[in-house]
This record gives sequence, structure tokens and C-alpha cells, in this order.
Amino acid sequence: MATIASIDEQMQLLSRGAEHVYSQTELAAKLKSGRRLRIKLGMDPTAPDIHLGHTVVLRKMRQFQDLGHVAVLLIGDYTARIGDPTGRDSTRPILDEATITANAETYLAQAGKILDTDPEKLEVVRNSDWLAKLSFADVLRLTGYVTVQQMLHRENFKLRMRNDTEIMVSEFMYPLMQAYDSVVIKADVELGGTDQTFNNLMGRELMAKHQMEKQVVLTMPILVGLDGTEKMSKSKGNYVAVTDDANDMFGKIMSIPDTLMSNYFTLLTDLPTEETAALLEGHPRETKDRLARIIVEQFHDAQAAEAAAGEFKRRFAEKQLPTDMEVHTVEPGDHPLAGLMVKVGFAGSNSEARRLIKGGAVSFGDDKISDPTAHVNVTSDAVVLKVGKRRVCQVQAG
RNA sequence: GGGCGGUUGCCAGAGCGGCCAAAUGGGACGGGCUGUAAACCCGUUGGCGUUAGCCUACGUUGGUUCGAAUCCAACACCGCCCA
Repeated sequence: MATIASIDEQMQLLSRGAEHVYSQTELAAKLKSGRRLRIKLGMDPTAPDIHLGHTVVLRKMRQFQDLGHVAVLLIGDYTARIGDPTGRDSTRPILDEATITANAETYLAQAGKILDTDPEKLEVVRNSDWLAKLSFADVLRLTGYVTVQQMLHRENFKLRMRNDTEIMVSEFMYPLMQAYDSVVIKADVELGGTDQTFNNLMGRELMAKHQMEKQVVLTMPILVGLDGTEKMSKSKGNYVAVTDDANDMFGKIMSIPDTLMSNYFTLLTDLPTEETAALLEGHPRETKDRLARIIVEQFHDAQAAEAAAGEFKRRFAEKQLPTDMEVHTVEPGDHPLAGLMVKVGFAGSNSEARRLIKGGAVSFGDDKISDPTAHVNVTSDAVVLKVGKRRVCQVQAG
């Protein structure tokens, strides 16, 4: 940023959406020093694809970059080999080298949509570079800095102690490794979700033991998924991938519960708080439309966002057919409708297709068909096949 | 090392010899209402098959029985208690 914002302004910007900053005064002091700060963010190489949930913290990183600081993206390739218990009740599987590398690449490519990829402002490191070199004695020395009692403060461990669920001794190493990463990187600030708080704070401890200036820990809330209840995750299917096309993205945002809008505005957009507040006074449909446009714009462009908004309105408000439909060509003549649905990918099995038909979800051309045994005639004229509200395509003989 | 209990569909959880493709709840999907919101109502929720019906499925393997998710044995995994 060309203009120099006051420390207060910077603090205000950086605190937006943040769950907690350990500590505010330390961060202000670091900012005041005028140094280019090193902002650490650990990446989990087990989950390569980025969704909006990941972008919350990436966006925070971007703010630091825009203020002139250096993003240090840490690939926890070494760490991934022992499994991370964070946020889970049990241990995670171990990944092999090739998978980790591939995942890291995918992640970087996608994170580039949010981060400033100028090499001056982005540094990518792998912790195997230093962790692999530690001797057993080195590791022991590290463990000597922390007590078991301290480790057991971690919520996840506490819980498992109470439930008598197993805790691997190796799991105690994870916070230590991550903390040691901060020492090596000489991090000024570490970003992370609230689920990483313990690990990140451990970094402060360890840096202090190494007579270093402690890193500031800035935690961001975990983004709630499209269903409005569970955290956004790929396995729950309640996510928006950064690689989703504009229409999907727009539609998915439009489907979130109204109560989630405010949260999404603060965590996923830069819209000033007052403006957001004003928007939330209006009709929820309009407000959500605005939210969806802003988000789509971030990953595509204004034009695509505009088009997606138009398409959405067309399809779901005016109940018209989409402008672009995939056209499937099949043999001319008589086809069982259920089989056709499977062929175009609208049903996973014949039985499922039949159920959908019976449930009144399917129409072929202008006819709603509810007989699961129905056959339809396909000619060279394209006919619209519709299943539910969202699955539409054309079928023609060819 | 010893004692006890458990392992069921996406998840939770009933079932304890035939009426079980398996209650019920959640989730998901579809329909209605609507703003692809919430709430609510209805339906569907293993596969193949136009009906009939058939096939696979209740941790694994084998056994008893006309017939097993249900009984028996061994094995595997998990939990609790004692050492």
C-alpha cells in the first residue's frame, strides 16, 4: 500500500473478523517497528483443495501482504507424517511423499487466487528441510522445554484424557514441531484457525525459550458451511470450492441461511462494517445477491459475477431454462427414461432414477413423467431433460 | 496377563431363529410453500428388474438349522474394569 495507514488503522484492519490476537499490544509494537514482518501460515498437505473456509485465513494473510509484509507459507510435509489430532477425536492417517508434494502444488495454485504471489511478498517453505535434520538429542532437548501438564491443557487432549481415548505420545510432538517451525522461520505473526490456537501459542513459548521475540498469534474463526450449522468442509459437502464456476458459486451462496450472511460478509468480503449493517437491513434476497456477487467476483471477475447473478435470476426466479445446457447425444429411438437419466449422470443407478421419477422430480420436454417404467422417444430434435430444480440438460439423437 | 461388554445401512441406534433390505431419529435427496433463506407439511433413502421376483448386505471365517443380523466356535478390531 502506497499510503501509510496509521498504526491504529492497521490494527483495526487486521483485527477485522479475528477471533483473538495474542496480543494486541505486541502486534501494535511490531507494526510500529516499521520492519517487514514475517507472517507464518501453516498449510495442511492432507487437504489440497481450497474452499471458502480456507480463504478466511488466506485473506487475512493477504491484508498483511498489502501492508508490505512477507507471507511465509509453510508446507507441513514432515508433520503430515505423524498425523495431526487437531479438531478430531482420533488420529489421522499418514501420507506418503508423492501425495504431499502433489497436494502442496494444488494448494499453492489455488491459494494464488487470494495471495499476492510476488516473490518479494511470498515465501514458501517445507518443514522437512529442517525437521529431518534434527537428531534424537535435538528432539529431546525440545521436549525438555515443555511439561506434560502444559500439553494436557490442550482442549483436545483434555477431552481424550477424560474419555480415556488413546493419545499417542507422538501426538505430543506435533505442537512442538509446529512451534519449532516458528523458531526456524523467525515468525513475527502466526495466523491460523481457532482450532490451531494451542499449537500456535506453543510457538510463542518455544521462541521465548530460544531468547527470541515471541510471535503474535492471530486466530480466525472457523467458517460455518452452507448448511449453517457444521464447519465448512469437503467431506460434509457444505462448501464452495475456489475452483467452482461462477454459476455454482453464486447459487451456493444464495442457498445459505439468512442468519449466516453477516458472518460471511465480515469473513469473506472487505465491505466496511457500516455498509454491511446497512445492507442487512434490506430485503434478504437482495442482500444475499450482493454478497454472492462480491464473492464470485473475487474468484472470477465482475462480468462473470454479473452474468451469474442474471443466470440465477433467470433460472430460479423466472423459472426459465438455463442459457447453456449440456447436450447429450444418444441413439435415436425409444429409450427407457430411467436409463437415460443414468446415462447423462443425473442418477447413480437405475433404481435411484426410478425413485426420482416416482417422486415426481422428472420432466422430459414439456411433460412431467411419473411412471418409472416410461419410455421416451429421442429424435434429432433436442429435448430438455430435467431432474429436480438443478439438474437440466438436453438430449438428442446423433 | 485376567474379567466383562461391544462390532448393524451415510451417521446414531433398535432388532436377539422365519413376518428383516432390517424399527426409530438425524442427514441427504425429491415434492409442496417460498426468496434455491428459515419454519412447516408430504414422499424417497442397497443393486438388477416394466409387475412378479432375483441378487448382495448386519466385523471376518467356519458351523448348527428346513431357515441366522439373530444360536455356536475361532479370529480381528474397539471399549470398560482388575493386574
